[in-house]
Amino acid sequence: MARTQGSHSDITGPRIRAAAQELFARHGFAAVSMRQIASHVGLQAGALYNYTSDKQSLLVELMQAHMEDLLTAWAAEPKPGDVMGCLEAFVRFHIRYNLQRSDAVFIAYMELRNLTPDNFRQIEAHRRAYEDQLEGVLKDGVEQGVFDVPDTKIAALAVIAMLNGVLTWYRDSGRLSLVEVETIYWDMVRKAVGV
Amino acid sequence: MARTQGSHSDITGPRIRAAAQELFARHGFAAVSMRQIASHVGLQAGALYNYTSDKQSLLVELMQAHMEDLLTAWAAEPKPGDVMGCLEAFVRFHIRYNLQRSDAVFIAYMELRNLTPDNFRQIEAHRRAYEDQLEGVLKDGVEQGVFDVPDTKIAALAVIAMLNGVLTWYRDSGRLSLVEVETIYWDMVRKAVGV
DNA sequence: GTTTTATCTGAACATTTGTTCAGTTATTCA
DNA sequence: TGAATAACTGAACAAATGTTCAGATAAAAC
Repeated sequence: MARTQGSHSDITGPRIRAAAQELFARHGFAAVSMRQIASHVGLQAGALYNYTSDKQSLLVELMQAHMEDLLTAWAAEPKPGDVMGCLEAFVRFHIRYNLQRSDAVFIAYMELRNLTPDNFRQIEAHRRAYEDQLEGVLKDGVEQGVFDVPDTKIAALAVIAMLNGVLTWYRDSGRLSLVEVETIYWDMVRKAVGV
Repeated sequence: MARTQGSHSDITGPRIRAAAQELFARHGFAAVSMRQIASHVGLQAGALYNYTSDKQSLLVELMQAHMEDLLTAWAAEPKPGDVMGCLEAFVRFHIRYNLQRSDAVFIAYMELRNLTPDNFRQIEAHRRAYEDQLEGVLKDGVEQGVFDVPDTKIAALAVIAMLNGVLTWYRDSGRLSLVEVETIYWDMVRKAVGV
């Protein structure tokens, strides 16, 4: 048999990407087979090739979509007029946004080595663009005398690394709410870069 | 032919582990084959099984050795009498030690998902023991009124995550020396947890 | 109601995988 | 010198891999 019921093209594609994202995040790109992905969607492996040219493309598309969504979401985030408020907005946005798509974040950080050089450069450029957003806030703050860091680039990387750490331990069922976690990290970031 | 010259058992073992560590760190455990490891040492794949029972054991032994070395090295580190000095010692030690074995650190953080449950628990216990070392310093500091953090456990995780970020960008040939990097991070950590 | 098309199956392909093991050689021990 | 052993080769194994494609079937178009 073939098509079991209705037209599936517009729903099968997203389901494949969702299954791939979950499996890549859990087991790693190299450890997941096309047959496993297909099985999660209820397909045979061959059917995947109606939606992707090969396995690597599946990974690249997930990473690209994630990075672009991240940049778009931050651009759409309302920003206070003062740098201190901007930094707080970034911290809370980053924690909240990344926790809600931890699978995509894990992949974007762990599977860079499975990309071809071209694809790597593209994803890396996106990441740098995001880091530049934070560094811009820090630079403004330093100029205004609100922040004090010896190196805004390193400070930006340090802050992002610290915030990403939340992903390794946060659970929805844990003792702290999302907002409480945000506030704890915001306190530490504010003090770390403050005058 | 077989043995080409001299007795190799005591030198081949370490060379295999070194090759495995480098390849696992660069391409990921699942993406590296036993034949690649053997080829890096100048052996056939079958010869590896004189030194390891299987591929997973090779990974576990690397991770265990790394975590135990880390705990031993920190235990041997001289510690000042005051908590502030202790925290500084931890920050500088962590950056320096981890940068000097970035391959082992990468593996210990990225390949946890390739471990069997038993092995995972063992490595995780080691990691927690290391985190507890830092949390102990923070707790003492809070009691003495030298530090101010709402949650010592989260603060410890945040500090370690921030320090680990160095691994993703530091290069020996970069514009900053190791000591300069240590100092920049120590400044941020000190302010982040300070009163 | 017939033809066309989108969607999927199922089998096949050449490679590669981890692992085993009988045999081979260089070294060590008696 | 001869026997024993440590260290390795090279071939083999079944299983799994990414990918292709002819054919089957349901839905859509006419």
